[in-house]
Amino acid sequence: MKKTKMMKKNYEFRYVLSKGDYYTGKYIEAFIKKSNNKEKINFLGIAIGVKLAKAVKRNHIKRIIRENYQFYENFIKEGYYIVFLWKKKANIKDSTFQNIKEDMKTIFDKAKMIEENI
RNA sequence: AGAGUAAAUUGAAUAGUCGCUGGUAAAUCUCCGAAAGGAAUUACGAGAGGAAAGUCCGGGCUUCAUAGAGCAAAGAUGCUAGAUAACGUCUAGUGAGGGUAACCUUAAGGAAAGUGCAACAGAAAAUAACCGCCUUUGAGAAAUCAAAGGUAAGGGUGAAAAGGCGAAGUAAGAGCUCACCGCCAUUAUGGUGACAUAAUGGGUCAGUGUAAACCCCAUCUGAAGCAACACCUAAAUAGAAGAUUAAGCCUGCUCGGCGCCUUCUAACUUGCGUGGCUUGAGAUAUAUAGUAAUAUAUAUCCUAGAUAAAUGACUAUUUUAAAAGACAGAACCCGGCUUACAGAUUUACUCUGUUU
RNA sequence: GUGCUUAUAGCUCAGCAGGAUAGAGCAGUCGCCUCCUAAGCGACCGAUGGGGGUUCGAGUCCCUCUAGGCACA
Repeated sequence: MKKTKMMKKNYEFRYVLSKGDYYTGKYIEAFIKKSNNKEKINFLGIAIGVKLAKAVKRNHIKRIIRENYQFYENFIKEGYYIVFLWKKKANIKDSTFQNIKEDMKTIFDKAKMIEENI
């Protein structure tokens, strides 16, 4: 992921979750905020609630989301903070690659993140 | 064929594409950072479990304490012999209990060193008292009452009642006596031992249960933990020394003090990074010793090391009734214990039924 | 990761050194009182986290599992 940096700090997450715009899909939801930096880089954060599943399952979902994001990375606009969350009401067992791929497509469509050139 | 007991194994495989983590090598001197340091490119080969879990025991390792040893306190363990670095673990046995059996369970020292407790019920919960039974004497017309003595059978409650059952015996009774069973002691034999078997003797067989109640005896234990600990960088703090005045405060001025600047030292905290970190009571195979746990020897092998935390995604094929669907994810490392677990396989053995 | 600690009615707590029908307050239900409600009075309802063991007997003692809580950067 050459164009993207991972977010790690708590204050970064709080900034995006409070100021960002909210989009939702069937299984995942996203907060997106345009950044002030002029760098052509996106900041990605993924968070999954502690009570939903144990650490291994959570990491698995994180990996799947990151992998899907990698697929869309070249098609979306640059200079944004993006945070993905797992919906609390969704069943953990539905966390397959295909489901999340479709969800992410709908979210990026709603947010009009996909560049029109491609 | 059915039901069951014990022990052991397994916990999908192969190929391709794209990624993740760290390792080795090469090259570039490119990027990030205040610095320590980190990142990026290419190639090669590596990358979760039988329980990695619970954190219930034991050890290594590190720091602190300690001249050395002992006692006390506190805690743990508790049949015997062996194994082990050690253990509360394991192996083989003994006793007790359970099961038709294969087999299973067992914190199993001491109650006569002492203290406590045993609710309710019951005469009484450990000293043997009370009621009762019997004999004699006295009173009375009699029923009965009183006194003295002999007894422990009975007193039906309780989880538990002073060895059990029967006979003989007696005024009434009693291990008072006898047979059998149990109990205790001594001796002999077998066994390394726990213990077993046999014989002899004992009626002072007169001391119930509880120690996962206090306790006694024997054995063991210094304390804390990798968020330990060691090092590096920066900032702030304290102390010492130097330099003295460019700004500021106590105060209007002087002196003085604080502070500011530089250097050194110290311990703690915050943040960053590195080490600790994986070659070890190591794994596999074979042989020897031993019933076994295990030990010894030889050969071969090197097999995760993360830190917002790596094992994934997709495609194809194979095995399969069906294709990953059980429990579950390393965090310093080992030896155990305990608990969870879909499906599949192997070996040995027991009982029941049917047929020959 | 490491070290501790707790679990008793719907809620907050008692329960001594094993011997109870497990107690109190609030809450709930019914009744009395009142013109009605509140307050008050009376009655009722309802619990030892799960599983083993020791013991005649376990809420209490021991083991084990489960679920919470706390501390340490």
